[in-house]
Amino acid sequence: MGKEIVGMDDGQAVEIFKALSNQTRVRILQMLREPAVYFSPQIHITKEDGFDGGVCVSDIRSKTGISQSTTSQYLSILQQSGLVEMKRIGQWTYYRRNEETIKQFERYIGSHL
Amino acid sequence: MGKEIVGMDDGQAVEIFKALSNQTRVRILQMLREPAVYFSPQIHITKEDGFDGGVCVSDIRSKTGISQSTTSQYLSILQQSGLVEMKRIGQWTYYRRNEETIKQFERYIGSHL
DNA sequence: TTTAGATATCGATATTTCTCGATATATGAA
DNA sequence: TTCATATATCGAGAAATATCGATATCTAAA
Repeated sequence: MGKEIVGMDDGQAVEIFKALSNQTRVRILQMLREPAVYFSPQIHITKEDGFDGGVCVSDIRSKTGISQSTTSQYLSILQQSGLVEMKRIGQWTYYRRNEETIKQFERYIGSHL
Repeated sequence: MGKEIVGMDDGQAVEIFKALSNQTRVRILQMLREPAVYFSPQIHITKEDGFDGGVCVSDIRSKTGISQSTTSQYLSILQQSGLVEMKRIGQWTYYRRNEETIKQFERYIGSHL
């Protein structure tokens, strides 16, 4: 059961399963697919930041109904699993999907599950 | 975010993520892909039972290194999530993959994640 | 019907996760 | 520097999960 073609091993996949074993975290990942639909424009991000699609923590919080600290921790869990990436810009931290990891995860599901 | 084409909603997907957020349970599902490779022949299953690919609990246990009770519970978790189906035949309970659910789950990942 | 084997369930303890409010840290503005 | 805002981290209690051994149940065989 090699990981060569998939780019992901069982251990990382299990970490992703854990990250997704919570409805709110799944919902966050889904909303980040279409930031323009679910969030107001991130006016402090510029083209030069190179972080298109990123959404700040407080905007995510306002859509989830959970506390600020929980939102921060959920995003950290998603990030540690590799599903999202983050960038601090000024006083905001932006999160966006890591499509590369998500693709690898899809391939893992398709070929190793 | 309709489930019409996918056949699976967010709630069921989260239950599957929970079931898979454990290395041993993932491993069981993987081994059940190729029963002939990972298990000895299930000599008590006949063609008429209509449960090809099923493996009995004790054979699964002997490959996992966990206790009998934990094996039974893990299989129950996998079954309740829909990933496997079971059939009692005589004194044995056989488990095999539910490929239909797994396909739906793959489609969910591909289109809803 | 008694016995033996296969599996499920129960009860318990240890660990992990959930979720919050409080507090700390970082950054930009005044 | 001081203040305000954004985010992260800490500490805690409640709930859920992991995992076991012991016991119960179910089935086939004797």
